[in-house]
Amino acid sequence: MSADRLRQITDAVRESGRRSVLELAELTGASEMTIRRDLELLAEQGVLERYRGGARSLLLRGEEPPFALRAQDGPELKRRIAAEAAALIADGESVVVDSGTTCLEVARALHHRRLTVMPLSLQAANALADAPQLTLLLPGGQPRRGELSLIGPLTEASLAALRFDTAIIGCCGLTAADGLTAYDLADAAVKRAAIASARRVIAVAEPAKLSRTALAHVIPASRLHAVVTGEDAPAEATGALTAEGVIVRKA
Amino acid sequence: MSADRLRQITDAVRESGRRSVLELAELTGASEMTIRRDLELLAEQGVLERYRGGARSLLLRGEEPPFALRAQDGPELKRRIAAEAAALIADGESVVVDSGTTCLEVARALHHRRLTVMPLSLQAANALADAPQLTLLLPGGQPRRGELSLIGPLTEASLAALRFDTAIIGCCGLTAADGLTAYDLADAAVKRAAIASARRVIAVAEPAKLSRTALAHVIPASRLHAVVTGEDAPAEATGALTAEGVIVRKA
DNA sequence: GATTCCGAACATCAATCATGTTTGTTATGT
DNA sequence: ACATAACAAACATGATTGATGTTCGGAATC
Repeated sequence: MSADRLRQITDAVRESGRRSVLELAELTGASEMTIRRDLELLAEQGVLERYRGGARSLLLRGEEPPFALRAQDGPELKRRIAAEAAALIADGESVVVDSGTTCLEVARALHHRRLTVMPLSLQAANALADAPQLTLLLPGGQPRRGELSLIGPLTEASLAALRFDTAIIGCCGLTAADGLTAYDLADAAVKRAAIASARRVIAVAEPAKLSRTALAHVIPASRLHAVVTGEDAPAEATGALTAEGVIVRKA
Repeated sequence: MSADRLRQITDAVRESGRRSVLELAELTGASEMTIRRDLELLAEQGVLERYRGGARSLLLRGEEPPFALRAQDGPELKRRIAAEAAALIADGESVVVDSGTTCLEVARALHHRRLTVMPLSLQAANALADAPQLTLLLPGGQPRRGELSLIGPLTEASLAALRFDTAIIGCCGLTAADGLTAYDLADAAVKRAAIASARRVIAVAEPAKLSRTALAHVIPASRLHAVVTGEDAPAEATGALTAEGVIVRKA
C-alpha cells in the first residue's frame, strides 16, 4: 500500500473538492483499479465519499486527516522528537502519555524504561502491553473511532483520581497567543484533565503545529513547562514560547 | 510459526520436566536451530526455562499455559460456543465481556452487532475497536502480562459504577460443587465485580472445564443464569448444573 | 584444551500482499 | 430500450515478508 499515493489522492481531492478516478489514475500513474481500491479505503476512513466516476472530499478545511494517514507523516521527525521527550523523563517517574501519532512514538520510546505509564490511547496501550519493566495503568473511557484515543467521563474520572509526575501532551496547534489547541472537544477535555493531574507538563509538537491553531483551547502556553519540537521550527514561534517561560527543545 | 510444534514441545517438556534440544528436534522433525528459536519464544512467555542443551518446564501442574498458546487450542469449538452465546444477546443490550480466549471469540462474534460493550481485556478491546455500530466502553485497570486482562482497583471501580444487562464470563473451571473458578486471584475479583454489576450472567466454558476446579472461587454455579458449552460435554456435569437451576446450551 | 552448544548471518522456500489485467455485470444517459 | 461508461470479481504477476534450514565463528562446559 503506497502511502505516498494515498496522500496524493487525499490532497488532490481535498484541493478541488472532487476528482474523477481517471484524473487520479493519471496523476498518480497507477491503474484505475488501484485508484478504486484506494478510494474505497479512504472512504472507509471517512476521508472522502465515493460517487460513480470519482470521489468528493469529506475533510473540511481545518479538519485533521484520520490517524492512519497522519501516522505516515514524517515518522522520522516524530521519532526524533519522541526520543528527545523521553530523555526528559527520569526512571521511576509516573507519566501520563497523551493520544496522537507523536505521543504514540513517545510511548514506543518508553518501552524499555522503568516507569509507571498511563497511556491515553489504545494504540499506545498496545505498544506498551508487553513492556517488561513498565507498570501500565489504563484509564477507562471510550476509544474514539480511528483515533483510538480514550475520551469521556470515565477517562476524566480515572485521571482525576491520580497524580502523575509528568504529562506528555500532544496537540494540533500550539502558539504563544492561542495556547495549546486540539481539533476534538472530547480530546481537549481529556488533555486538560491529564494536565491537571500532573506536576510537570511537556508538550510535543512538530514545527508545523507551532503556527497553527485548532478549534478547542486546552491551556495557555504559559502553563507548559517544556515543548519539544523539530530543529527547523521558526524562530519567532519558539521565541514567543520562550518569552512565556516555556523551555523549548529542538530534536 | 508452527503452532503444532510449539504445542508438541510444551507438552513434551512438561511431561518429563525437561528435554534436550536434540530430543525435541528428533521428536518434531525440525532442525535444532528451529527448536532453539522455539524454546527462546516459549521462555519469553514463561512456559519454560532454557539451560545449555535443553529446557525445563516452568508450568506447575494445575497452572494454565499462557494466552498465546491457549488461543490456538480448538479455535473451532470456541467459535461455535461464542456464536451460541452471542445469540443469547439481544440488540440494544449493554454487555460486559470477560477476558480469556473464549470470551475473545465472543467479542469477535459481537463485532457487527448494535450493542454497548465493555470488554475486560485489551485483546477484546482491540477486536472491537473498529466495530461500526458498537458503543465501546473500556474500564480502567492494569493489563495483565500476556493475558492482557484488565485487573486491579481501577477495573473494579469502573465496573462498580455501571449496570449491565448481561455479563459474559469465562472461567478456568466450572462445576456444580465448586462453582465457577479461575486461576488468577486478581482476575477472579474482576469477574466477581462484573457479575455484581450485571442483571444476567452467562458463562462460556469448553467441555473440559466442566470437570475442573481452579484455585480462586468466583461464585457458586447457582448464581449463573446460563452456561454455553460444547456438544460433547459430559451428561453428569451438565445435569448437575441444570439441577442448580442453570440453563445449559450446547454448541 | 577439546568438545558441545549456541547464535549471528546468510540462503531458501512459501505465503502474503499490492498491483495490474481481463471480463462479465451494473448503472447511467439518451 | 439500448449504448456506453464505470464497476467489481477473478485471476495473474511481481515484490515483500516470515519461517526454516545451513554454515561458521565464538563461548561455555567438561
